[in-house]
Amino acid sequence: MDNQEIRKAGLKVTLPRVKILELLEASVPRHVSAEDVYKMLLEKGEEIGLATVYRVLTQFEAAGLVTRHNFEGGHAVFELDRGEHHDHIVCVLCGKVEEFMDATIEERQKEIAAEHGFEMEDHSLIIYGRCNNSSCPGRE
Amino acid sequence: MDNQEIRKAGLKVTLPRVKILELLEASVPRHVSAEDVYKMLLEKGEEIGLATVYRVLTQFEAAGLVTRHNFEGGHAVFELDRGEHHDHIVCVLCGKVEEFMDATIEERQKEIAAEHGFEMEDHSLIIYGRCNNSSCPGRE
DNA sequence: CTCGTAATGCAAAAGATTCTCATCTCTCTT
DNA sequence: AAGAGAGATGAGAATCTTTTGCATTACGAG
Ligand SMILES: [Mn+2]
Ligand SMILES: [Mn+2]
Ligand SMILES: [Zn+2]
Ligand SMILES: [Zn+2]
Repeated sequence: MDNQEIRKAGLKVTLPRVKILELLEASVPRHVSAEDVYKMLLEKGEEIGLATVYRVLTQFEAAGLVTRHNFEGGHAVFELDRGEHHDHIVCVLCGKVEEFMDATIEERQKEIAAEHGFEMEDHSLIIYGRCNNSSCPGRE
Repeated sequence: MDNQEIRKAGLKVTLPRVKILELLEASVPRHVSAEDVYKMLLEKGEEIGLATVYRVLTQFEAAGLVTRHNFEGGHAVFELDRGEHHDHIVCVLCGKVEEFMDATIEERQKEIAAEHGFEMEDHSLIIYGRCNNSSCPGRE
């Protein structure tokens, strides 16, 4: 159960934390901003402050429960960590996000970092493009 | 001369634009924030407003004269466009930025976008790590 | 159940970027 | 060279996202 995840992170099991984790587990779409989480909670009737949402998401990130991404647009998005790393493709027209993992790219990145005398700690790869979804605006 | 670049972009050749472009051409480091540009101009005795710096950088970006990057940290950085695309490695300890271009990765990205039904428009690849610079803090 | 500490909510603060608007200044035209 | 008009600038207000301060509340160890 979620409570164990929270406890394991050294955090008290409080209602806001449980609700936020539950929401992320059931969230569609998977990638949501702090504001999104806040509004979704309001719609569910949970009165949780926006500041708390930001605080909890940051704590969950530090605990490895969620991952934060800086897509274009000025606000960060979060997603539940499922253990396996992946990168993203974002549609610049409709915002649709798809995920992928490419062993070749992952490997080259490590090599490149090493070639430059860096010890790779993390990386962010985002492909921006136009999707072929029929409901995507801008389809000519 | 710079004036042609500016004119070619359909912009009037004004003192702020010329000074900002000159500064970017001579800038060390190469990757600077709007605030950086503003302060560097002040130090040179140029009284150019911060709002103008933001406006001009955005216009230069639209004109393809500069490229904007969203490194971690909440503020965008700009660099003069030199015609050839490249990606970045950023040191999480000292902020040092190195550039690289890897044909294998570039190729795979296009393929991946296509596999997902996306027409790639752009991409952002940033490797975060710890550099081996002797002046980098955090060297243990 | 009781207490002490950690967590929460609200509002204020911060940091980055954009916008408003009155005032300038390029450019093009006489 | 002088004038007109569109476009650009500067200062500050406004936005937007995220963080903080602080008084109040709620976990959870004992
Ligand atoms: Mn994802
Ligand atoms: Mn660069
Ligand atoms: Zn789309
Ligand atoms: Zn470093």
